[in-house]
Amino acid sequence: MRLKKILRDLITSAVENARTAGELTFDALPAFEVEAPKQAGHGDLATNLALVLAKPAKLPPRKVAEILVSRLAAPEGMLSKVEIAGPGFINFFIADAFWYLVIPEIHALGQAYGNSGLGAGQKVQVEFVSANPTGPLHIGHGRGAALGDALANLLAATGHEVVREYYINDVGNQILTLGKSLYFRLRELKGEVIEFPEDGYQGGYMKDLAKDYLDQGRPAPPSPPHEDTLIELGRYAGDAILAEIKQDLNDFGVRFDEWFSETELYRQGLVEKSFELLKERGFLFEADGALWFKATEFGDEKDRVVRRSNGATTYFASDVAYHLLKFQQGFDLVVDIWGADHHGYVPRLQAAVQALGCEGRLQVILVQLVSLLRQGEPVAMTTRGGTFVTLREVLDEVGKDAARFIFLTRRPDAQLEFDLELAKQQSSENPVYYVQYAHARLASVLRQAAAQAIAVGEPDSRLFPRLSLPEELALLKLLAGYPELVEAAARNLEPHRITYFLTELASQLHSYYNKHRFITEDLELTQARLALVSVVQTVLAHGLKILGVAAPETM
RNA sequence: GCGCCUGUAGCUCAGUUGGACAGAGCAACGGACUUCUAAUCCGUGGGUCGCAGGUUCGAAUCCUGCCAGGCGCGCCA
Repeated sequence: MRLKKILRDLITSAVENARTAGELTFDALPAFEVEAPKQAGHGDLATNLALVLAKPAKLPPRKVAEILVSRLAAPEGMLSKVEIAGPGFINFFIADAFWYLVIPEIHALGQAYGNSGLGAGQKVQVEFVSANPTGPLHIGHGRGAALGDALANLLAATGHEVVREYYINDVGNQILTLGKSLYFRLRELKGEVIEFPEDGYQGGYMKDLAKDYLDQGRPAPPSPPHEDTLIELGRYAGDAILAEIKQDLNDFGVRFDEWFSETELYRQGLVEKSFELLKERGFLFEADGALWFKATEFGDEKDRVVRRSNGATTYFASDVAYHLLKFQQGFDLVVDIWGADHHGYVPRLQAAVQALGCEGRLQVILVQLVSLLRQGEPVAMTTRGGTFVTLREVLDEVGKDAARFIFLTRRPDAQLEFDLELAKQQSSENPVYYVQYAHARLASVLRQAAAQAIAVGEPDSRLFPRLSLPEELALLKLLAGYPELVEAAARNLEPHRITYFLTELASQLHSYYNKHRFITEDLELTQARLALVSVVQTVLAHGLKILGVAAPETM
């Protein structure tokens, strides 16, 4: 049910009719809103059209409102009351009978209710996590993972064709650094004391890796090592770490369609190709022996090197080529989810995207850092130094569903404080259980009904008028607004709106449950109520699925 | 110094793209389980929306300037 749209159309024709009749004169119809007022007494939906139209029409707002109301041609039985209020708002009260229509609609659509064709024909890539395979995923990656996965689910639900991608940075000297770090640990296990490599990865996971390496019966590398040996060790370490990353993500309920390796860009000659393209367009120049991209042409604060004077291409060059490839693959929209510490990088990449002629097709979402607390004390997190809390630890301590829900209860651009002890402590009172409990509770009720041989089949519209309690109407209204909420969340790339909706829906459900029985002596009343709560359960499951959180049958 | 993000109840956070008396969870206090799952419900207390101006019929939301916190400013990745 797209109530806002229906009403908006009605209002638009009312204003056009008034104009045709000469009651209102204005040039262009100004933008106006049709929204649910915060105040319950102000109706189900309200519009500010009379307010914004007052000036162009040169009439007092309330007068404009009167004209609009007189021209309104709503279908029979849809509106129970229309009133002009305050400075000139028009408040619409929807008739109960109209809300009932949502029950058979959800019943018929099932898990398709909430889906839409909003993004039909739109190909979207969501690239997220993309952590370098130099260490285990930490809690910050977890936030990006939860967001990216939920966003991809959301876009898929709204009809977009979605590809989830993980970009693996496996070019450059980090492989060598990784190799040196592993080499150090191997020698150490052999009882040697050598100097720890500069910039080496100190995390304990490197020790474990070295131990595994030897346990597999591999010989310890020679001393001193060849560079080839170090690179080989680096590859070994990188592969092993990537395998763990994949495992962690899998256990976090996150899946990817593509694991794209940076090496592939070079194998396909895409970096050179992107250079040629930029050169043709006149956005490359040479200076100080290096090759530069004219990022300043597009508002970046300085020009950027793409090929260093030593001949090596930069990380940025890879990224330009990578994004060229994305657009060549036909994506209408590419979403990159990055940690906020990379924000300074956004203008140069957007500049490159513009230079490639794809302006507006890249959207970068910056996920602010997760500052981790343990019993109120901040925990510093660096991969290199080796002090961090891993995603694995969070998974083990607070669980997948609770962790995902916590991440998805915040806007990405706000910093998040995650207190491990608190998250564990509160795990039984965590909001995620509140929503899941609502789902499980309904499952239980429906099981009871089945056990008593009460049929919860096709909803019988004749019984709906039995649903006249305020709690029942509140639920119906929430359900009716769900598809439009999903669309708004998708348009704004904000999965957290789903989280808040679910909490609200669960709240109404619990309240209803505690005040009234669903299975009663009155069979017709029972059937009407079961029809309602059954579709509540359907929508809870749909929303939880978008978030990637389980919808349990029992708890 | 410059740039990006943030500043809303004791704490953690929402706030429908500028609307009508500012919301939730946790924490505090007081109540509700012989009844479909009490991981629940009902009630009470708690906010100059960082500060100061401006735009507007109307501002937590937009603009400007301060203040505070976080992050970033390589021919690193």
